[in-house]
Amino acid sequence: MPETYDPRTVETAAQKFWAATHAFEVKEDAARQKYYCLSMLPYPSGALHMGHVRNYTIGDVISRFQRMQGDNVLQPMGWDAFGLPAENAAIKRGIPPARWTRQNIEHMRGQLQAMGFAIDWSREFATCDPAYYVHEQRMFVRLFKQGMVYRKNSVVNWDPVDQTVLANEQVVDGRGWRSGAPVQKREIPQWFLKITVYAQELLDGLDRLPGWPDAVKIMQRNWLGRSEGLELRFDVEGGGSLEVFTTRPDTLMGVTYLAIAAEHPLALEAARHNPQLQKFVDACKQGGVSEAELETREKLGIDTGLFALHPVTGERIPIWIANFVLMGYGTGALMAVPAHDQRDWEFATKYDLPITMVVISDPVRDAIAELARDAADNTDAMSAALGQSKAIDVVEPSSAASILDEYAHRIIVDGPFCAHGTLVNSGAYDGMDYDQAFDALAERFAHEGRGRRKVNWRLRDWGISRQRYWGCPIPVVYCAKCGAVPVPEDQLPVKLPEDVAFSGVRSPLKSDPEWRRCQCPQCGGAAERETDTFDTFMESSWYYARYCSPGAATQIDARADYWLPVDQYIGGIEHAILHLLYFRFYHKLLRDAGLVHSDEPAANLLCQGMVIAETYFRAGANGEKTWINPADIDVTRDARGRVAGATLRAGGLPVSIGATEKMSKSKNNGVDPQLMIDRYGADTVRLFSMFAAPPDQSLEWSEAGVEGMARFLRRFWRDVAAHAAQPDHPPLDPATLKPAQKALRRQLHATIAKVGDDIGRRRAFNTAIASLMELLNALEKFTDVSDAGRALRHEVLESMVLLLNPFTPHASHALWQMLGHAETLIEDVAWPRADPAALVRDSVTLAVQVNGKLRGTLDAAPDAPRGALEAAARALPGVVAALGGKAVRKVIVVPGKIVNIVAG
RNA sequence: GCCGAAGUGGCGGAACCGGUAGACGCAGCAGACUCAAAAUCUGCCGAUAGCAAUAUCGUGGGGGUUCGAGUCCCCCCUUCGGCACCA
Repeated sequence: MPETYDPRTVETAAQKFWAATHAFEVKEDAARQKYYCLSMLPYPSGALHMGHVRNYTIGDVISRFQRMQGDNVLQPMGWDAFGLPAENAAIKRGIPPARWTRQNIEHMRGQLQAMGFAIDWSREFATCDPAYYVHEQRMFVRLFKQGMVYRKNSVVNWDPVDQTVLANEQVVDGRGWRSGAPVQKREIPQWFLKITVYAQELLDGLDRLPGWPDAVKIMQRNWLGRSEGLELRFDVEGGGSLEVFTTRPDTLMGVTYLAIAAEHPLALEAARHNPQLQKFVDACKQGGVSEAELETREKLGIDTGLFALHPVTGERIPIWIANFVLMGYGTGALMAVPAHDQRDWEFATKYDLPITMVVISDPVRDAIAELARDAADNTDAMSAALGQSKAIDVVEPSSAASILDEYAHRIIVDGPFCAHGTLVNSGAYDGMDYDQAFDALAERFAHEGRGRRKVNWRLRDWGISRQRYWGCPIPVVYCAKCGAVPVPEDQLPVKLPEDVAFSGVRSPLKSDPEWRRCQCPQCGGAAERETDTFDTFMESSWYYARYCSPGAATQIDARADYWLPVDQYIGGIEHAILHLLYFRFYHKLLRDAGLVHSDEPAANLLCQGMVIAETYFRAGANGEKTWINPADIDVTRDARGRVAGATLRAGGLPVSIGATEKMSKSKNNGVDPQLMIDRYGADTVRLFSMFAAPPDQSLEWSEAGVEGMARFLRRFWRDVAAHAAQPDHPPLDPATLKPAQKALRRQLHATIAKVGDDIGRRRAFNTAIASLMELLNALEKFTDVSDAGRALRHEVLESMVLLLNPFTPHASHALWQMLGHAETLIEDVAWPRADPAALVRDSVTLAVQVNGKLRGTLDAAPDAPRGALEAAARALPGVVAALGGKAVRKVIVVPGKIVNIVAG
């Protein structure tokens, strides 16, 4: 073994060894504890980026760690191969999506292997393989037959110039990204999967996922958006009616207008006879469909001139069309109560609609109640309730009314009161609280057949149709006689033609009459195929289960019961809602199809942060910025080490320093992992990406930081090599160690305990590595070459090789052999155990405070009595000075931590 | 706009359950080695005042709870992620 660390030879040798011995291929083994460690599968975009490196290194650290715990560890890999970028590449470079995708996969597989990930490659697949998506099509057909699938119109972004549907991402400032034309909303028929059937289970299941981050569960809970309310029918003057859903039936008497969506049938009908309304409805069709765009748009409305009748009072209520009411949510109509809803208030204020207060807060209610009890002395209570400095001097008998008037006025001027409270101005419902009013109104309307209690969800059914070529064909044919008919299972897969000319504007499926033409499976007559493809979230919703059943004739087979659920799932936080919700939903579909036997797909979830880097640019004469890659930059610093400026490495021209942002092509701040592997080796890259930040935070790439990791590995290698060259030593006898030896051994065993806890429980890889660095620093100060010293050094180095193995498997593989283990493989060696006897401390250091400020420290036996600690603390010179004769009022002693003397 | 995070030295970060703020790494400064440089090694390294011992301040801003707050509560600011057709 060489004495200096050469990552290239070490890594090539280890990778060759793993490949030759199929080291990470696993089989079901009922006798062993399984561990399924899954990282989100990559989109084959062309080359590995740092986000992949980080994601898969986290997974690999956990996988290798669990293997050293004795588990049968499955870590698979595959490719999320359908999607928009392949079409974009085809447009840009004229390469067919299939060829581009498969080339990328070849290249990226090699890069993953160069990172040394312990992946079972025998299970690999790409989601664009017909052998994969055939099962997805079969599942769709079964769901179709079960009534879980339906077709309805829904709205898409339409580019009127390119005559194509645009993804939200392709709409920039309301215009098509290529044509620049203003985007329009257009309704087209699309397929939907009834995810809302599972809404309640998806919500309840969150409570049974203790291993998922709270942030993800909260976001999913809010996304599902369960609300309990009342569905209520308003009669429309002159015939017809309008259904609304409200979560605030208690505010019913404060309704001053109704608002309906521009696509609402009533709006369309009204617009037919009124050019102004028609103009407004048409204007609402401009722009994209994303919620962010709709919600940030100026809230606009127009009076239809129609009136609804209040279901209790019969009063006439104007009906408005509003651009923020969405046809897709609820009933496409809402009752507006501007006194008690922020958005209704803003709209009413803008269009000068009445604002009627019908709910008051508890303090106002109490003030009124007090007035009733004690009419003489009420001014204080009233002014307190209203929060004003001057008491109102108009009191009884109309004092309660004047409070209400004042309060109602404040709502009109300052804004709505949105919390629950007590009803006023509501006739028979006055004095009720939210629940009482809800119950009373629900009962009344149920009796009248006008309304009913309803649970409403924000969640909408999953639209799975995409008007794109590079995706899994939806296995449906359209027959003039039989309508939409699913393709029979024995005729699947409906294969996507891969050898096609593709301009990017029109899907080859749609422009090829030959591909479309088929026979109706039901009547045998002429029919046409569906030319839409599935949302790519369909493929990524069940791949985890397919990894467990490689080559199965069915979608999933019994082998999955051994591996599922996933023990640890790892991926980006950007997937917190959509992918992870579809993933959970599809698992329930698989369960109800009898294919899996658990309720949730993954027990533990780790969401890693982004990889970010500094940006550098030069501004041209016209102000346009040319972004320069960090790899081509030298940073200059002032005497204190602060960054003073940056220059181009070639030529030395000064450049401007931009923000530190997510690595991206547009800002040219992506650091190529390949370059880093070539320069420093995979172990150093792995180590830095685990050290620089905790996994769930963003990670700033720093080449200087990478060099620091390389230095650490070189030092460690050199120390092991130097030790291996020393003469043999007798076995270590822990009982006879000298104090310095005992101290080092205690640090070793504390580090063993900490690294195991940091990796296994806390997932705090950065602090695990920091503690290993501290241990190496301590070892290098330990110059004892006695027999016991050498034996101890051996224990430290051997443990460190094992503790580092999850992070730097190539170096550990080589160093394990250097330490004399030619017979055993480090991959199968058990994780070291901390020796409790070595951890025992003779003394601990306590902080001593006076009034919460540190005035000294104190060494004491861990079990020293409180009295002794207090006495020792009061004797400290710093404490005496700080007390300065002040009377001690209280002494707080936290054993092993702190003594705080409260004086004054 | 709505939902979810994050903000600590020159920089990345540590402080796990409310108990010595700044571990570890980077950068910087000083020194050793060297003809020199690189590499390596040793020491210093939050701010202010002071020769020093030390004192005061200090975890985005403002308030609060507590013997004690980076950590808990309230309000605010900034940045980031998601918002159903990017994956």
